Amino acid sequence: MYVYERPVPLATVERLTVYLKTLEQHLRQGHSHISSTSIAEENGYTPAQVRKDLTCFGSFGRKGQGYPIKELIKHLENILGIDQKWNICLVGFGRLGLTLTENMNVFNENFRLVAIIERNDSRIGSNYNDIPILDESEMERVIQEKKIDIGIVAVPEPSAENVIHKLVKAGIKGIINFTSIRIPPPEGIFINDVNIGGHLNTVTFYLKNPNLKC
Amino acid sequence: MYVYERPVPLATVERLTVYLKTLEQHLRQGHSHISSTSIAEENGYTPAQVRKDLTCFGSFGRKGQGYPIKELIKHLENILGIDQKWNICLVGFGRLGLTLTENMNVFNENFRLVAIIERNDSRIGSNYNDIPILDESEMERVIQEKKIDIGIVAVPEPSAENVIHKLVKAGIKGIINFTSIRIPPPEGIFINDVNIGGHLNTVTFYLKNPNLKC
DNA sequence: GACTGTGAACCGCTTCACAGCG
DNA sequence: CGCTGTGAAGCGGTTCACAGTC
Repeated sequence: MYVYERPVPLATVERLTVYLKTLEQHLRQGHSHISSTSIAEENGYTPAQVRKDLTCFGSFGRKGQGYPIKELIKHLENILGIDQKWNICLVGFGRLGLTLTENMNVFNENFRLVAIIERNDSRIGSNYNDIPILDESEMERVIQEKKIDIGIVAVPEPSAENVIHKLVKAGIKGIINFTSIRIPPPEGIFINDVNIGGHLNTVTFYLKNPNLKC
Repeated sequence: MYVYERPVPLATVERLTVYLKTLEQHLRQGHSHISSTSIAEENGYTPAQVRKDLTCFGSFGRKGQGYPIKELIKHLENILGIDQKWNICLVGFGRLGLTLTENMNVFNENFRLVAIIERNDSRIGSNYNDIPILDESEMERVIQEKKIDIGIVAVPEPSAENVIHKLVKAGIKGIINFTSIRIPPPEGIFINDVNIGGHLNTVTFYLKNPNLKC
């Protein structure tokens, strides 16, 4: 693992995933190189931003020509950790969790759903697409035995706090939290809050105050 | 409509939705007042942050006592625009769009899903929970006739760009975009990109580089 | 004494501008 | 000449610290 000297802004990481999409598209179109200006224009960023983001991780471009697309894709996949497999578990086997998880698997072959965890549910003990549905009491065991890195939390709101604490105690390293409950992340754990409901309120705020820019 | 003098950070608006949740919870517990410190501690913010966020919109607290919960909820609902009705359309009638839309409290009093738009689908012409399923060609008509404010984009990626441009042309004001395609928002339109796939990559990045803080 | 409201300081991300290189 | 890489400047959001008030 390469240790970056400077802290990398969260915003930079999020943009890298956007750049990757753009690169893949250009690769499909048969291009070999791309400039920071092209990447920026297609996504509404500035060229300087694109270059600064990339140079957090190395010098991938050639002066006068731009960035070699195929090479840069490889670098970004390595940086973002999508050149390796990650085991994930879904906590909360409702429609939201299932739909989200399946959709994330569609996006990438590097994520493997290896356990589903529920509570008070008749489906516990059976399988879903060969993935075992387990009771919450087995969370710690399965996370350690199957070396699960990431937990996806999609339980009803009242259970969310409890479930997140249990995941942390069970040794999970990363959490994607689809409830609107926010738990300050403990040292060494990365929690990514999605809060789908909150997005609607952000939109209505800006609709109500159209004079405010972004 | 009240015009705020200073620009309001997007981050502030997102935190307001979190504060609102906390306030509702404390109200249910029978409390009448709450301090910025309590709000902050429960969500992993700093007390100064909470106060600064709130004073963007007025002085709602009492020195020595904190904020009157019931009153502050009313204010926040007004600020966030959830004290009025908003008409919404869903574009893309797949499982993802339907699940997300239903999960965004779209079926509560403030948000009304009034149209579903699809393309090349046998369900066009029928209803879903009394909501008409229409062909894409009727998008502009229905958005104007039903005064639709917000469009939720949950179509397959290849159609996303086209659909977003059509929504803008049809006069939509706000978009929540669940695809990973990014379109620089035109003047006066607010696009909120959710990009669920990107969240996974953010998590794996930080798992791969645990030495990096946030 | 407790807690808000707020100018000032701080910090970190973004943008600028240009040197360097193919 | 074109485009990257980068120190420096700019800017905006966060934190600090304290005056003000109940």
